[in-house]
Amino acid sequence: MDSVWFGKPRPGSGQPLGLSREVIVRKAVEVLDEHGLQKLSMRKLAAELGAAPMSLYWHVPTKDALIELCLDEIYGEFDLPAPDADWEPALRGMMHSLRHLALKHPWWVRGIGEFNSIGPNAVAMADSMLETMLRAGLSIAAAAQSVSAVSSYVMGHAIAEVNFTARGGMDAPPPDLGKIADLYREKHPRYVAMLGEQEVWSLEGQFEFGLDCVIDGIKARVTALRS
Amino acid sequence: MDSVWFGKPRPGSGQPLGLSREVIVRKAVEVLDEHGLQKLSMRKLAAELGAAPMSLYWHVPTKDALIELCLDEIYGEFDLPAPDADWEPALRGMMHSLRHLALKHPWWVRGIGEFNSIGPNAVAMADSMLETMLRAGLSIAAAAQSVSAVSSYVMGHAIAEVNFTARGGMDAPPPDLGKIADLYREKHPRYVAMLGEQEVWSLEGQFEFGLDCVIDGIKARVTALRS
DNA sequence: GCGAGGTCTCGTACGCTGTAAGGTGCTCGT
DNA sequence: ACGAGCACCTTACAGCGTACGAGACCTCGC
Repeated sequence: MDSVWFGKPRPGSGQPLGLSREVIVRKAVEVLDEHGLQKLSMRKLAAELGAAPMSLYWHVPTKDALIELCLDEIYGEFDLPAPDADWEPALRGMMHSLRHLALKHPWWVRGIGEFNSIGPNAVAMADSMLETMLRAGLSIAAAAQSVSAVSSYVMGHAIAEVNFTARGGMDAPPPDLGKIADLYREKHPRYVAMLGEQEVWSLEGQFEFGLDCVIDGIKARVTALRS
Repeated sequence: MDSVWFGKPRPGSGQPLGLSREVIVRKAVEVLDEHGLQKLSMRKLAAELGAAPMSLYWHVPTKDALIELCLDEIYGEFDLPAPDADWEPALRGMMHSLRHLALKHPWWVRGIGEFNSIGPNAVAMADSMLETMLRAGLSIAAAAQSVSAVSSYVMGHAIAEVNFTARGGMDAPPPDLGKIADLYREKHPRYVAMLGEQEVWSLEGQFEFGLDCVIDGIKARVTALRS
């Protein structure tokens, strides 16, 4: 059957499709947001783009490279602070932005641990954080350590959050919360008691508590190192 | 050829091998330590055990379940603190132990983000941390938040460390450090300047700096909440 | 006009993966 | 002696990343 093909060229013929590195990355991020890292496959991605699987490999050398591009794409959503803001609100804002990215793109936090983060957007973010702490009066080394400290905390917490909500949040069904409690009640009563506390389940509050702790510690060092 | 088979029963016949959940998990951890999460396959694991691939499925329902067992196995290596230790040194010790586990088993930190951590050993660890902070005089909720704060930091930092050393550490070869510097020198001079600082590359020192920050913050809250 | 070369897309194929379904023989209780 | 159940195996399937090479198309130099 040699029927007419409307709109874009027919997949299956060698016609020029609208593929490009950016288009592929964008669609990949879309798929990742919806289905997660494990379920992304070159074949399905190609299908979503109306292309044959191997067509992607002209624009992207390998799947891992594509994922690195996707990771950096998310770094690009990071909110840079106003260049004249005070260091503390600027730092807080950046950390909230970081957490926001993580919760919006759960696959992103998990992926960061397995791939390089030296793409342009990742570096721009790191540079911006660094600059903020330099403006606070720290040396380069002290600024780098401070940035590492806060962002390590934020990423660690984000991973825990993402993992938690991925399993159903506070109304976790599969191995019901009650069953866990029963399992460990006698051996680890404090743990079980914690599961019953309301405040514990406020991820927002928990995040803020830890962030305050780290920033307090840094603040003390900023004033000490600056004098 | 029907030659003799020495020692253990020949794989390929239905003879009873020494398989068991524990044996499989132990070997899996061995493989994971050596080759990482991505390279672990049921087939290779079975081969290492001298068994057919599908034999493992008698003892373990699925690969993901096996990985969860492996993760909890590592939690089992965690050093519990002496039950009468002061809270601060106890907490510090536990955090060092946690970091030690992460550096020893890089696949572990990465895996934690994708799987449940409610195995017996993981819960024992959490319970022990919780108990330490309760002994410091905190409420259950405050203790839980404190534990979440420090361990989030430690895990976040551990991921960064593992990722960093996996790429060759400070003598990173593939996209040479110099090339990265050249690439970003004009756009992000502060970032490049940081790469040249010696102190920045001391992971140990960096870890300790951040840990001090978080614990300082917690200490302030402990004394405030206790009074 | 016409061939050369570059750019993009595709078909085929290989070796790998997790695991569902269904055997096979051993060991034991009766 | 014989069925039950346990431990292990074979076979098979659907899916994966991607190496390789074959076109189709566009843009040049001539």
